This record gives sequence, C-alpha cells and structure tokens, in this order.
Amino acid sequence: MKMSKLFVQTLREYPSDAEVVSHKLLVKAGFIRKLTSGVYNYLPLMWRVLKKIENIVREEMDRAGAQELLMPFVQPKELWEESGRWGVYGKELMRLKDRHNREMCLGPTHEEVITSIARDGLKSYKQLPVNLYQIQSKFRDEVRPRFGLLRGREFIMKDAYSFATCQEDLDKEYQNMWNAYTRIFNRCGLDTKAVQSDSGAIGGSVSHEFMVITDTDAGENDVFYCNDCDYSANSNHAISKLPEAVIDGKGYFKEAKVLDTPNTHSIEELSAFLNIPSTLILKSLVYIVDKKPVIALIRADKAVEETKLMNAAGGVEIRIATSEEIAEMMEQHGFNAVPGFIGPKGFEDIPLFADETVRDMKNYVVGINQTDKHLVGANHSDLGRELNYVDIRLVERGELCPQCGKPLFVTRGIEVGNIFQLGTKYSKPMNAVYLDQNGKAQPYIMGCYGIGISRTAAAAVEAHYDEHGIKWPVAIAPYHVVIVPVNVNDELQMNVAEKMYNDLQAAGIEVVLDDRDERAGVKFKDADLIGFPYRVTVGKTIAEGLVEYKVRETDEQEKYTPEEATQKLISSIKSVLG
RNA sequence: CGGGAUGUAGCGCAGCUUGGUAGCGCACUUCGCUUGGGACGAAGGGGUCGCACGUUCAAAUCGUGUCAUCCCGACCA
Repeated sequence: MKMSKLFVQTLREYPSDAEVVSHKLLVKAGFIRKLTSGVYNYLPLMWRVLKKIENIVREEMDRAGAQELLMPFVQPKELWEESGRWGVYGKELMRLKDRHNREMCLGPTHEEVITSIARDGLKSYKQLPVNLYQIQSKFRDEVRPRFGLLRGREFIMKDAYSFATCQEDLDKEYQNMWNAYTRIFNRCGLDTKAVQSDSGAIGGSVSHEFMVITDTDAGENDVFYCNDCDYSANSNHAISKLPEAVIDGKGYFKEAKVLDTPNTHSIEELSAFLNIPSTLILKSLVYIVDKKPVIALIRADKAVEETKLMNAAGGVEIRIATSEEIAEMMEQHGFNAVPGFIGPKGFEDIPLFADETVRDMKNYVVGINQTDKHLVGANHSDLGRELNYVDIRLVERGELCPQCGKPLFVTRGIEVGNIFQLGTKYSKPMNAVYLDQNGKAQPYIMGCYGIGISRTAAAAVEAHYDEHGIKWPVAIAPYHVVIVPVNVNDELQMNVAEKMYNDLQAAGIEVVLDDRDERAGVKFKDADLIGFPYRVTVGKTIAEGLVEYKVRETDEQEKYTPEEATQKLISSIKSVLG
C-alpha cells in the first residue's frame, strides 16, 4: 500500500472527549471515528486489525472443533419471553418495534437464538456434543458508554455456545475453550489471566474471565490474585481467608444487656465508645434488591460485596437502601430508630443473609432498632431467627489466599473474554431437548464462551504503547512494515525503497511505502503513532549501500543492506506469524 | 437515572461579560523553498455558530425550551 493513498488522517492533537490511552491513540492515529455515543466507525486501518483478530479467533475456534455460523442481529421478543429474559434483561436490551408493531430487540447476546437453532437441529444424543460460534456486531444500550472501544454500545464479539448430554462433556468443552482462549490471546500478543468470576445476567454457575492486566483506569475490574498458587478472581467473586481476630466478647461482656450508646452512628464511634474492636460488632445493613428490602449481617470491620448479596437474594438489581427507605421500614415494623442502630430482630418477614464472618461470633454487640442503644454480650439466639450463612463479603487488600493462605494482591484488568457453564438455564425453559439412548427427552447441558473482538484490539493498545503512539503486536498490526524514503525526489532512495517494497510484498509481508513528499520528521511521527512494528528508513546512508531497520517495540535499530534488511524482515515476521 | 460541564470549519480552540463584517492553530488546495524527528513564505477553499422559539432595527453573543456530547456514581464482551 502506498501511504499517499492510504485512507488515514492522523491528528496533531488528541480528541477532547477521550480519556483512556487506547481511545486517544486510536482516534489520533486515524483508526476510528465516533459516529454517536458508544458507536464508532472502524476506518481501514482499524478494520485490518479487527479482521486479524477475527481470523486468529476463527482459526483457533475451528481448530478446537467449533463450527462457525451467523445469526440475525435483530431478534423477536417471543424468544426472550421463552427464556424469561425479556422481563429481566433491563434497559441494556435495545428494544424496538417493526411496522406491524411487533416487538423486537437488537441482539446483545444470542443464547435464545442459538437455543432455538439447537432444538430444531439437534434431536439426538448422537449429534452431541456440539459447539457453534459466530463473530458479529452486538448492541447493548449501555447506561454510560465510555473509554472508546473498551465500552462501546455497538461492539464486535465472538460468541460460542456448546451443547452436551452430560456435565462431564461440558467440563471437557469448558477446558477446551479455556485452552483455545489461552492460545488466541497469546497469538494476539496479550498476556491474560483467567480469573474466577460472577456469572451475572447471562446466568449459570462456573465462569471465568480472561483479563488483560493493566494498572490503569482502563481496567474496569479489580482482580485479586495469589503469587504463591494459581488462585485469582474478580473482586465480585473473590473469597479469602481472614487473619485471626477477636470474635468472642466474653472478656468484655459478662451477660447480654441493653446499653446506652449515645450518638454512636458509625462503627468507629461505637467501637470507640465501648472500647472494643470492631470485630465484636455485628453490622446490619439494608439493601434494596429488585425493589424489595433485604437485610445483610456482617462482621462490622468488613464490607458487603453487592453482587454476592444480589445473587444470594436471587435478584438482578441491587443498591443500598436510602435513609428514607429505612425510616419507612422502621415505621412499618413499629420502630423509629435511625441508621446506625438497626438490628435484625423484629424484621422476621424481611429476607436476611448473614455473612460467614458472623457464624462464629459470640458475646457481640448488635443494634436493636432503638436509637442510642445497643445490645451487648449478644449471641445468635438473641436475634430472633435462624441465620442462614452465605459468603457476601467484599475481599480487601491484605487478606489471605483461600487456597494457600499467603497474602492476596489486587490489580486492575480489562475483561477480553469469558467462559460460562450455563447448564440447563436456557434449555429447560425453552424446552430445548434431545432424545437420549433410552428415547427420553433431555435438556441440553450448555456452555457459552465470549470474546470481545473490538475490546481486544483496544486492550492491545492499552498494553502496547509509548509516548509516541501505538506499538502493535505483529500478529494484529494493520501492516507489518513501513518503508520511509527520506526524500521522495531522490531517485536512488526511491528506487531502493520501491524494490524493497516489491520484494517484501512478493514474500507476503504487508508493507506500506511512505511515498508522500513530506519531511522525514512527519513520516517518522506518523509511523510511530500508527504503530507499524517495523520501519525501514532509506536515507543518506544509501550512498554506502545501507538502510536503517528499526523495531517499534524495542527501539532496536540496525543498519543493513537492503537485501539483508528484506531477509531479516521476512524471517522476523514469519517467525511470529508461524 | 441522579450530580457536573460543554456544543463555533475535519481536529483543537478563541470570540459571548458589554448584541453590529465569524476568527486563530493544525489539516486541505496551489506556487515557491526545504528534505533524518510534526520547517518556512505567499495565495486560496471550507462554517445553517447543535436545533427551535422569543427579545431587538440587528443575535454566535440576551431569554425560554429542546436535542446532543463528555465527565463522576449503579451494568458488562
């Protein structure tokens, strides 16, 4: 490709609306342009990158035995009613009506459609297991799109769905996809970590997310990991061991009694007033899950992880209750205490979840719904109901690995892929069944596996850049090499540059010849910004028969004859591409 | 949806307080000059000032409304 004809407009300045590196650089270097909020044009350079990622994904999925298909972008409401998600998916589901007033949606994911395909086509156990995938644009009407391609509303995704007759086959396919994902991200030049995660609205039980680790704002997830073993998890799913703590207050309280605790609205104030560690206080928190109140009990020095509580309560939406809502709840139950003095007793009709940290607490302090009073020396028998224990605790820095007991570390990550075990979450309600050996109808055991193609591209930029621009990994770079003749009016320089250009192209290398009549500085700036992995400069040293060879990633720089440089480029690039 | 801001040429911005010919830098076109890290000179092209209504002799500028975009909090590839 001749640079003079390449459709690209690099900018001198960063766009004013971009926050994160990948967004700034992709716009400045002329890869993308925003069309409307969260929706981007993929310009020719970007499209080449995306196609390369797609092809890597395609090759590895095919190699793993999956079959590609393509499903519609628009889906009918009826299917979503079958799965029960029309009502629960929320506003991210872009709903629309056709001219006959039939309700439709833009596909944010395709469990429903693939399940309907499967139940029509997979009638016998002899056809299973099967894994079907597609690469397609998705639309999710995100509340707040941001970070350019990292969180667009429209984005390109590879989504795969597996169907099996038993858990064992699902486990096998799950591992198979895990291995494929590891190969895919490696080939894309990305280091990823597979972390345990919450399964969210898509549902299911076991799931992992593939994270590109990046300690910048672009990483929207907190990842806890252990350096001594393989444990790692998204913060919404992480568990930990806690250091030893005082959880029996018998040294402080001889018997259970109500004590005046004036103005102790916070845990800090209460523990200071009573002169006890906060680990002896039982904290009662009120959340609103799907518009209904839920009480969470947890040891007072710890915080609640809302996603865990939401899952325990079986909801899809959670937030902490407002003080007005708490006041209303108090009133309905004949109390008038303010937040800070809430206790579980007297709210027997409200669902209650006690964190595991509560299980072994004894002779502790708890609110009794009376302002300026607490019950001290309390035990579970004083709470007025049986406690059901569940882990709803937010893991924090400094806690210990649940597997090996060493300290956990935390970092930020960009989620570029995930794998879920769905089980029969969709096949059962949608009556998607096959006949087993005994002729009996059985629902498929399903899994689903996603990769954000456009997000992976952006994550690659987050992981590979410097102050001059992008440093694309060779495997996904829009072009491998740029040849820069310093002076296009110098016949010798141009002849050498064109010969190398032709030779490299003949060898299957993707190369751009910067034939613009610009000063060298302009061409170098653009080459660095766009991020060509290799640059060859044909300048004055051609008089001695030498050209300059430069590697963008490492800044390694050498002088070679044109023939040597050509050979070196071919062998370096071929060794990466395999 | 709450809270904060911004809409003026492809990009980045000034002008608005105090109403009167729409400006600057980059990019683009032509010519000259220059050619190893975003040169220089000259001459050009390009704008419904987000939109609507209002006030006024006159609105980018004042008022009302509306739309869009961005940033901070709850979702997810």
